[in-house]
Amino acid sequence: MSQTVDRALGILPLLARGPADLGRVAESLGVHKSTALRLLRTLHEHGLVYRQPDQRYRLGARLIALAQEAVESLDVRGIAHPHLLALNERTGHTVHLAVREEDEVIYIDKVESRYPVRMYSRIGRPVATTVAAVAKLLLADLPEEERRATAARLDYPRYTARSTPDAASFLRELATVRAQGWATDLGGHEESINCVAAPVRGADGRVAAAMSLSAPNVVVTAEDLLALLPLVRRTAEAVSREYAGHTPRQGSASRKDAPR
Amino acid sequence: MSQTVDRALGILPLLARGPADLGRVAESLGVHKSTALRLLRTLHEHGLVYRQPDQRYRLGARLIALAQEAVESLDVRGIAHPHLLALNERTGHTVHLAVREEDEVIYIDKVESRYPVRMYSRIGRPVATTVAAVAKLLLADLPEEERRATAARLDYPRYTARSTPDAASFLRELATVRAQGWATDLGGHEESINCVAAPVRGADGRVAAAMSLSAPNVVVTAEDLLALLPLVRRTAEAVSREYAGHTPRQGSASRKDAPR
DNA sequence: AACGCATGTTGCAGATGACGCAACAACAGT
DNA sequence: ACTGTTGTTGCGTCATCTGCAACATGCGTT
Repeated sequence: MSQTVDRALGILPLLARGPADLGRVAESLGVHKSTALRLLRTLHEHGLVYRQPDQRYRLGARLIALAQEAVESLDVRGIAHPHLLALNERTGHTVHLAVREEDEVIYIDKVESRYPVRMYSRIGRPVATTVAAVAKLLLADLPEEERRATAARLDYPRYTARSTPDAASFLRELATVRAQGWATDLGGHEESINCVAAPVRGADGRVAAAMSLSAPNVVVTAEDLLALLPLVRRTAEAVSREYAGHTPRQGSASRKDAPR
Repeated sequence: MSQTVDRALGILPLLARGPADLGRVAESLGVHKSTALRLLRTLHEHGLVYRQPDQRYRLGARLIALAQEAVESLDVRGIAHPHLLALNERTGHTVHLAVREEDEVIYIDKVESRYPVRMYSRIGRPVATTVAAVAKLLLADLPEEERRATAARLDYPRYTARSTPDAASFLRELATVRAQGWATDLGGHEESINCVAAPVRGADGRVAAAMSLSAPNVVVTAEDLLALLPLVRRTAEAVSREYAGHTPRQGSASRKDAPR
C-alpha cells in the first residue's frame, strides 16, 4: 500500500540470503542507487540492517532482538514450556511447539532430543506445512471454506515418496486429523524421521498451537513412537487447560468476520 | 531519512512490547489513524506484523523467520558451534557466543548448562554491554578513539554492587582486558553468576566474536571457574584459526575509513 | 430499542517528501 | 596515469503520502 515502505521491506528478505552491496540492492529493487541508499540508511538507523566493515549490508541485531521479544511474548509458549521439558524428560525425544499465522506455521519452542542424532529444525523456522504433523493439526482446525482455500494456495513439494502430493489428498488428510484429534508425519518430510502431534486448544476450543514428538527410525520404530501418542495427547490437554484458564481475554469472538 | 519508512519501522519496537490496536499505534506514532492503517497494512503484507483474531496487531512470523536466517547466515556461528558443544561437554557449564554490532552486543549461540540451574539469557537477546565478559572483549578491541566515544554513549545500570559504575572505570577495565586478552564478569550482572570469556579473532587479527563460560556460585566458585580459563582460551583460539582460514574474503581492509 | 461511544475503514484534494538524474568522490586494478 | 566500479550528494519534478471528514460496525448504556 505504501510504495516506499514496501520497497524498504523488500530489502530484508534479500539480505536474509546473505550480505549484499548497494548496487545489488538497488538492482533487486529496481530503483536508482540513491533511492536504495536512502532506504538502507533508514533501515540502518532502526538497527534492522548492519553495515559490515567491507561496506556490504546484512540484517542487523535489532531485528534479531525484536524477533526474540516476539516469540517470548507469546503466552502459549511460556505456559507450554515446562510441559515440553517434562515430555522430553520422559521420552528422551525432540519436542516441538508450533503456531500458525496466515498460511505459515512456525516452531516457537523446541527441546532437543537426548539422543545424539539431532533433527534439522530451529525455532523460528517455517514448518513444511503440507507434511508436518503440527501443521496438519493447525490447518485442520480452520473452517471448511478457509481450509480449502488454503490448501489450494499451498505448494506441495515432494520431500520424500511419502510427502503429501497435492491439495486433494492434503484435504483428505486434514479431515482425518480433524476427526481423530491428533496427527502424524511418517517420513513425509525426511525419509527416516517420524513424528506424532497433538493440539493445544484455547478457551474457545479452537486449536491455538500444536506440540509434537519427533524421532528418527534408528532410535525408535514408528510403532513405538505411536505408543507414546497418549502421553503426548495428555500433555497437550494439560497445556490446553492451563492456557484456556490463562486466557479469558478471548471473550466474545468479537466481529464475526474481519471486515474486508 | 525516509519519513514514511521511519514511521513504519517505529511500529515494530512498539509491537514488540505486546499487541496493540490501531488507535494506540497511531497515537504512539503521532499520526492520523488512516496513516497508521496504511503502514500497518504494508507491514502486514510483508508478514512482519500479524493481525490477531481480536483485531490487534503483533509482530509476525516472517520477522521471526528473517531473524533466524540472519543468525544462521553468520559464519562464525557455524564454525564455532561444534567447539561450543565440546566446551560444554567437558565443563558442563553454559557456553555463549556473542558478536558486536554498533553499540550492541548480542548472543548468537548458546549451549545450556548440564546442571539444573539455568541462566537467564537467550540467543538474540542484547547483552548487558557494560558488565558482560563477552561485551568487554568486543569493545576492548575497538580503536582508542571509538572506544572512548562508545563508553561515553553507554548507560551504566547498577545491576549489582559489582557492576561497572561509570565510563571511566569501564575504560580502565577495557584497557586491562585488551592487555590480557581475556575477560571476566564476577557477579556484575547477576550477583551469584560468574563468567570467563575469550576472543575469537578474524584473519585481520581483530576480535570478531567472543565466547564465554558461565556458572552460578552454587555450582562452582569463581576460582574454580577461572581454572577453566586456559581451556576457554584454547577453544577460542581454535575457532579463530578456523575462522581466519575460512575468511580470506576480508582481504585488504578496503577503504581506510568509512567515508563520512 | 434507540442512543452514544469507541474503533476501524474509505475517498479525496492538497502539499510534502520521495524519486531519479547527473555530477562528484574515492578506490582498485591494469 | 587511466579506466572502471562503487558509494555519495544536491536538486527539480512529480508521484505519493498525508490528514481530513464521512461512513461503517459493533458494544454498552439509558
